[in-house]
Amino acid sequence: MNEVSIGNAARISGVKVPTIRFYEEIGLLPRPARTNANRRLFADSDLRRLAFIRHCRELGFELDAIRALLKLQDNPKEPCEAADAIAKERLGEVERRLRSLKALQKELKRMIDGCSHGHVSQCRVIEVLANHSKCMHDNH
Amino acid sequence: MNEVSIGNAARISGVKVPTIRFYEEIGLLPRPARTNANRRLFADSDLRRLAFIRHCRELGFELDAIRALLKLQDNPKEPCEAADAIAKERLGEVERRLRSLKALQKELKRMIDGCSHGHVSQCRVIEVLANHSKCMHDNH
DNA sequence: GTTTGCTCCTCTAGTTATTAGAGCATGTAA
DNA sequence: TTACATGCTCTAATAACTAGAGGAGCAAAC
Repeated sequence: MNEVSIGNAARISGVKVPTIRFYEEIGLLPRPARTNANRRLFADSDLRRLAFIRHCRELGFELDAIRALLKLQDNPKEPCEAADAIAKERLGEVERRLRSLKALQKELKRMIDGCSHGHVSQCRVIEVLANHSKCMHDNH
Repeated sequence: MNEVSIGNAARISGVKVPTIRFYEEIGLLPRPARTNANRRLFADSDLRRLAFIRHCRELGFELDAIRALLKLQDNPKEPCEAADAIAKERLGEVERRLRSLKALQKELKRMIDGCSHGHVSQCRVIEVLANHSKCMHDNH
């Protein structure tokens, strides 16, 4: 079980050094062993856990959701409905964001097209944003 | 110019009461008039400004970008290239986010489809998150 | 053998955009 | 007049880090 320093753990896992310490502090990562000189030594299991966390973060999971997933991972006899539910919730959120970002993209494009490159008084960028009734997407 | 209380301003603009006070504090909103009893009175122009800010926030603009837009709005003799540039920058950001959210949506769907609703030990949701090699999108 | 430079340690404070709460004053309706 | 809502200021919390101060340890070059 080759143990590595925090810098190497960071390089291997892709999680930055201060972030690793932060994860330890908030209990997402178990407190690692230390050298005589009080330096952290990370085992393979820690590196896997870090990779898991990083991957989850990339997918937009919040730390609380990740904490829940890790708890499930730590006792694998549990039924997986909870993990499924967390992923589904994520998916719902992602799809909501996708919808509003698409509306936004449309509006920004329209704004940029509409801008006659004159002065602000005729510039639709501000007009559209200031005047709610000119807004194209209807979810608000 | 009918003036309204902060609560009504919140109801009309859709910006929450503490948030309105916060915007005032950071100088995004001018200090409003006060009653004898030291209560804020918001004029129509304030309400429009709040709607503008809220709308910008919904569109994903950061407060600094909004501050820049408001500054342009406040002196409309300026050319609108700056506002145009801000909108274009935003559009780029939005399109980047759209791309990564779409990839994410795909992966989450795959994870959820793969979940056999058994125990955590066979749950693909966790498995996929733990095992990088099973990850479909290749941007990391 | 010591100096250079990198990595590590802890601790505190900063970031963004709010939100929450304490403790008190004021306005409105029954 | 007695509730109860709404307002005020101030401080502190939230998420998820990031940055910096001030100091110690380690490896290699000179």
